[in-house]
Amino acid sequence: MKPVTIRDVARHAGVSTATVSRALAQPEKLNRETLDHVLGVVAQLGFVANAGARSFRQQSTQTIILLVRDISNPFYLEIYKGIEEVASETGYKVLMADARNDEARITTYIDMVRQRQADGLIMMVRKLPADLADRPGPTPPMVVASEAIPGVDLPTVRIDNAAAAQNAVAYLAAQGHRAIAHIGGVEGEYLAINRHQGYVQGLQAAGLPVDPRLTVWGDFSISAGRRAAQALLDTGLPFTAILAASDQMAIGAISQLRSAGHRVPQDISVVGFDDIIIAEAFEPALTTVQQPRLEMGRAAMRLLVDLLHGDAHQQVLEFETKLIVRDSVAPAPQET
Amino acid sequence: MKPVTIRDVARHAGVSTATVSRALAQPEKLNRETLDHVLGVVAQLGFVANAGARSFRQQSTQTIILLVRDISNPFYLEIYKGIEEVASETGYKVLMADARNDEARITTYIDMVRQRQADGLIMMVRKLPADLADRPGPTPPMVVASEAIPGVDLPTVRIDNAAAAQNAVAYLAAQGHRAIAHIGGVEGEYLAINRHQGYVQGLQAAGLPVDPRLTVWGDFSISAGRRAAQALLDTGLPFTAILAASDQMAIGAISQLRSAGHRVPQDISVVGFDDIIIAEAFEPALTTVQQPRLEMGRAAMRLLVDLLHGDAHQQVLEFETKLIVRDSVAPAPQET
DNA sequence: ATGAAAGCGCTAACAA
DNA sequence: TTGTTAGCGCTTTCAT
Repeated sequence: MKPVTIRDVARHAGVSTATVSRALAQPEKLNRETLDHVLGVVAQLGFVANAGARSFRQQSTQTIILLVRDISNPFYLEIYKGIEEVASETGYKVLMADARNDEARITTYIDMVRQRQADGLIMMVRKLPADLADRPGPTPPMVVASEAIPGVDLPTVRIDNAAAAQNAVAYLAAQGHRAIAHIGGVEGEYLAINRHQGYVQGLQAAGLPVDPRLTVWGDFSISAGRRAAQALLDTGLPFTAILAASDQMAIGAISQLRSAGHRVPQDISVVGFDDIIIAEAFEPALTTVQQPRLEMGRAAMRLLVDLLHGDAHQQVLEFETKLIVRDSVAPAPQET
Repeated sequence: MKPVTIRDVARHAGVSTATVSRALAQPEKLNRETLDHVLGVVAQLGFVANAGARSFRQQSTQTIILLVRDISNPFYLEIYKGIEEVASETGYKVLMADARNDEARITTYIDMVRQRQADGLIMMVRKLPADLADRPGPTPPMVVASEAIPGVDLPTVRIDNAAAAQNAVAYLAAQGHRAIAHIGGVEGEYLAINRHQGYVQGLQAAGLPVDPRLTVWGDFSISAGRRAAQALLDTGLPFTAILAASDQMAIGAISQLRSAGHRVPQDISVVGFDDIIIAEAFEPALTTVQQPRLEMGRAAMRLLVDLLHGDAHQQVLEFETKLIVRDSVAPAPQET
């Protein structure tokens, strides 16, 4: 059974296709009777306008792509929700795509905008393909969320990662910890560097020594947290607290520490980063840096909508973080 | 700067638009020299074909929608990955959308297919809008994954929920548990009913009494697990084990049981369902029913591709589950 | 207020 | 092997 087209409706209603189109898009321009009649026929035939044809004609798809580093990280879900809220308020659809940390895949999705499959992108990836600027034509409308991509200057929504990390270290120091380790993000990346800087600043502010051997790098995943914790233990250096750059790594680290016979938080305290949903239910409930993810998602989508509407203001929005104190940090154990 | 069209390329290359089109889509049909020349011009001008126009013309978007019950459930992520794998092998893009258990939203996304914004859907929702069948026109290509939607007869990928639940109860019974509670899914839903049936059958098979007061219902979320555990405690009935219909509810329940002063698993054992990523890192590591989610995702996408290619075979694929034994179940405590 | 007609960018007959 | 041409379904001038 062939889909009903605008032409079928026009024929049935005895009007032109232009009138049908107006009935749907600009009803105020029609006679009351004509309008009612046409809408009646539309309902009767079950006509649904072909959005492909419309967006083709209008050169806009009303769809945007949320491109994330790794879709299996629950961190993104709340951000997606915020984006989706604003999107549906403003008539956009959201496509969530997985970059898998793969440059070719990122290019593919950017090209979807070039090909007019989507109108714009919200990027939550660590970097853009190097050849992006070389490509001819305008750069697709893009907003960066939660990350900062080196060398590009795009509207951005983020937190002050260094301040957040520094704040967390200050809290640990206040609990008497003097040997604090750090499990960072991917070595060399902006996000990882910033949090690490904050960690170092936090140590210095507390007058604590900075030992580079107490920093190990991961990739935000649970298994990376496990490996990192083991690497820290393998150094043989003493430490009583860990600041992890993600809750997932914090959870992996705790799991590994326990396997190795350490109690958390009695022997070793752990602070996470993100406050993902599981943080509160975990045992011990995770003390962690909370990011206002829903709000960040909403703000990112608003920036993108502005961009798409041509109200381009180069803008960086920085959100406040909050240290959520739960049960994964205890006062430093007495030295013996 | 206006986007480059196929006509610009044709003009520059001194060929027809048809030749350019062929150079991109069916290069083997062209002379070697012509092809090279055209591709050269394409590269030089930075031409990217307008996929909207193409899909409009070809009446296919090469995009499918994965519609899930609630995107914040990490259960779906692995399934998404499986779907995405097969999709990119077969040239499709995947759009993940959040139904939020809202019938209107489900309708919106189904209409995206009617409007030819997408070619088909993989549904992971509990039911379809009641008026779906009333709508004129063909029903959009759809595959159901992990759920079973009452009253519809679509290609489906699922597990034997009853058998899986029964198996889990058998394991608990073998550990000496005689009063086993159940935290189910959404009351009245197919998925919840099936797992509950399996739970009842498991009790009967082990010769244990079935007390309806020991079943409470949730919605798969962590907070539902908390509330459900509290509700079970509030009955005042004794029980030494819980079978939860999701890992998230199991985690919430454990968290609540502990707040109430019960040890897990020493006092009360808990079995989850799904084996989400966090299950292993949780303390205690969750004993849970594992679903082969990646494979299920791959199979669902394959079914949809067949459907879209017209190789429609009404098919139900049932996958094997496996009970993953970890640390959240202990032998039943001695009665005193 | 309504209709006629052009055309968005591309592909696929059909011709040459 | 390549070109010509007719649309895909819709919106939008420009007429009437």
